[in-house]
Amino acid sequence: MSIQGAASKSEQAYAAIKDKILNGDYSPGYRLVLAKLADDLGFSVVPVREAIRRLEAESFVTFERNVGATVAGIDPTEYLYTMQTLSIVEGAATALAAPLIGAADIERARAINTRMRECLVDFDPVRFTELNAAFHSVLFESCPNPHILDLVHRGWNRLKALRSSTFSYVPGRARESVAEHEALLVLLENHAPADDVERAARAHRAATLEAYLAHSRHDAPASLAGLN
Amino acid sequence: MSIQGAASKSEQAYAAIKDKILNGDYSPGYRLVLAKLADDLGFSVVPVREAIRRLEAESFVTFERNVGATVAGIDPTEYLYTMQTLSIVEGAATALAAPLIGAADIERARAINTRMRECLVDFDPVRFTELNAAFHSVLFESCPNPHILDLVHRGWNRLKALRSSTFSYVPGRARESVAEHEALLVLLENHAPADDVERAARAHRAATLEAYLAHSRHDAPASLAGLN
DNA sequence: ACGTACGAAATCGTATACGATCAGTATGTG
DNA sequence: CACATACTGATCGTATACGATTTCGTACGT
Repeated sequence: MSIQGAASKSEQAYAAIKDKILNGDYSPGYRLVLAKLADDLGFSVVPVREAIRRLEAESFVTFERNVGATVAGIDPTEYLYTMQTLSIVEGAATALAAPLIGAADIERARAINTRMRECLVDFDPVRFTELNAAFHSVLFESCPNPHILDLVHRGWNRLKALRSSTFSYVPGRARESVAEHEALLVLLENHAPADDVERAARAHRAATLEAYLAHSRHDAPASLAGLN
Repeated sequence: MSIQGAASKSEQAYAAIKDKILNGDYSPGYRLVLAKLADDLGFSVVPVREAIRRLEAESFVTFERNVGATVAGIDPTEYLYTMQTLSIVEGAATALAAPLIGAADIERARAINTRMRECLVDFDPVRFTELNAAFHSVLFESCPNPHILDLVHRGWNRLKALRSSTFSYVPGRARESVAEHEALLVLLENHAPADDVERAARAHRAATLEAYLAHSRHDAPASLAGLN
């Protein structure tokens, strides 16, 4: 008579493990042993195995035959490639969403941006990051192409996983970011051409990436140049 | 002592089923029954199940809990969304690859394009389609961002699956296509700015989509407008 | 002391068995 | 006759068991 959870055990396992990775409970390099996970979760190995393979497909973990799974490492270039990919798909998503974004959406986004500005003076990087995600979500969530939307979600997820270990909040950048958000909103309000919206959205993320690179003195792979 | 196949059975199953879907042996709507597949392949249900879930993740099949898997339908809008997504990621991939494309690559691509022109007079749509894939492959395969490259591959795969049932070769379009290929090669030869390459590559696919729409008299979802 | 061969422990890969769930059909009731 | 309900067959979901593979420590020979 108990309320049957609609989720199968493999899905529960998937969600649980993914959560722990995103929260940083399982750090990169951590070895995920099927039997142990199954024991901890109270499930059998089969659904856990399925969950692991799914996480592998989304590259949260790496998997080696007859060896097992480990939480995916944070290769710095991985972060860069993820950002670059996200800048492209998110730019497109925002451009596609633009005609469908109404005044109410813009107002909502602007309110979020205002709160971000407050975080700036209170110096609250964590909240700032959360709000930033919310802001962009308002903009691209109306994208009518489900495939692109899916790619954007994956990108953000991946980014969150990467950041959980290397949280980087570049101080000077945050202020610029808020200003760029406002500029983006103005474009949307005025129903600017899709091309312009896309360029702006893409450049916004590219600028974040540049700031990160400059701040952490990474060498950017040459491949990152030339597309923003 | 037998040479152990390096591939696990789940991978073999994955490859086999995917192949049959791409070849059209399993048409859209075909019901994939675990027990039957396992029996046919000579494996047990567990690896087959894993293969199915993987195919689901790449949306070759749809899966419903306690009901089973069916080969993904060919919702016409699905084709459109796939093409649109591909135009975006392939455009980006080509632009990123541009600086790494050497004279040899261009020559190779041009040779392929020449053979495509021959297919035009011989009227050989099947071969034309194959060569077309090879042509674009030469261009984007040098893309240094592995994530984007992966997205392009997925898009082409998905397209192939969709086309296997609705093969569409728009006669007039093929000729334009060859011309656009040549134009793209000229851009690459002259080391045109990445933006221009991206725009051209994206427009090339968008034009194919437009031609398809015009030819088959589909109603384009409004969402497709404005991004090319 | 070093490299190699061997063996044990750990871990994954798959087969089989059985319980759970769903769609469709037959049956009972107003 | 319409509708709700119980049954049945098909199929999936998971647990358990066992074989296959890798890894790593250890003993042995040089």
